[in-house]
Amino acid sequence: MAFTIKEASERLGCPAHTIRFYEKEGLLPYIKRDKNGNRLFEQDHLDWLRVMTCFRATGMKLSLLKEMVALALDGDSTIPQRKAILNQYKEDLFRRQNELTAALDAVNNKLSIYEDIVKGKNPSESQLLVKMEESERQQTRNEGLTNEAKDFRQ
Amino acid sequence: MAFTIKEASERLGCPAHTIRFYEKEGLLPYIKRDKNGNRLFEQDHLDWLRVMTCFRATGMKLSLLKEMVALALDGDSTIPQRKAILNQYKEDLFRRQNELTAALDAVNNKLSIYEDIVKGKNPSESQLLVKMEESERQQTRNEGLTNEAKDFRQ
DNA sequence: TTAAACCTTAAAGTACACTTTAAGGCAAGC
DNA sequence: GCTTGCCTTAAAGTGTACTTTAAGGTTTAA
Repeated sequence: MAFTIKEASERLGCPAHTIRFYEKEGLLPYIKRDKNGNRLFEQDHLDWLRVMTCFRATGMKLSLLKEMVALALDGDSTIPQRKAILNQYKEDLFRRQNELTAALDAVNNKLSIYEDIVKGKNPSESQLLVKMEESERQQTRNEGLTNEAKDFRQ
Repeated sequence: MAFTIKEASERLGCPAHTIRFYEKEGLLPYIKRDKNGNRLFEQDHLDWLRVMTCFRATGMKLSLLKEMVALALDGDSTIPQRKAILNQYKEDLFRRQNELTAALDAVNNKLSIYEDIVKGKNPSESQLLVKMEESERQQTRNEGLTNEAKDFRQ
């Protein structure tokens, strides 16, 4: 059983134009056509498209996906290279996880500073961005400016 | 105490050109100059640059950072808007975490398929990409082609 | 039979975030 | 004095991944 590009697009939540673009780039080999030249997608193609979408969403470049397809088309002997690519990509994913954790920490910190300001508390000197936040608040006041705040005003 | 752009660049691991670009875009307000027109970065600027770098690395757009700066410059009354932006960004970060987890699953699955192939095992039908992997392997053989594999060959 | 709704291709356009280039000024060391 | 290495600006260029446009062919329902 085969799917039209519209069905593939709907199943994957990916624009048909993008799927055509991927095929043109060689990322989707062995796609047959019907008598009118329309693409016929097998389940295998949908599976591979889903993997590509998943990898793309997490930062894998098209050029690397191309490399993997080219290697796969070259047969089992290229499995070591493909493993190397995936293991390096895995390192990338771990790095991204750390970046996300750091960003979440920074966001939560900033949110808690906002809470403190709203509650009228004095934010701790050691917190990231506190001075800038202070400066922001001082700008709207006409008295009680610190030197640091003045630094920011000019 | 103030830093030159070179010192800021070294401390942040961020090209001086990029820092200038950020300032031009209005992301770094209140930067003073020395008598020769060279930028003088305060610790506050480095802190804010570090936060921007952290947010950028996890997908926040410059336009959103610009919006946050503009709001901050407008005083405490904009804290609700800034909180809303950060809370939405937080949702974004959670979504990205899920995407990373899914990608890691897919990578590990593919790696285990490679292991199976190398060990000569038959991969399970239900695994993602198995058919494509099978097809890849079948292509290099001259006999024992399945219909599915033939589908991929033409 | 004619309009709607799909499909095709190739090529140009867009968005984003830098990155590089060009042209030149200032200051310290030889 | 002159080279080296930093700094400045404005503007053009780059890379990536689509996305849109233009021009047209086919099928289906009214």
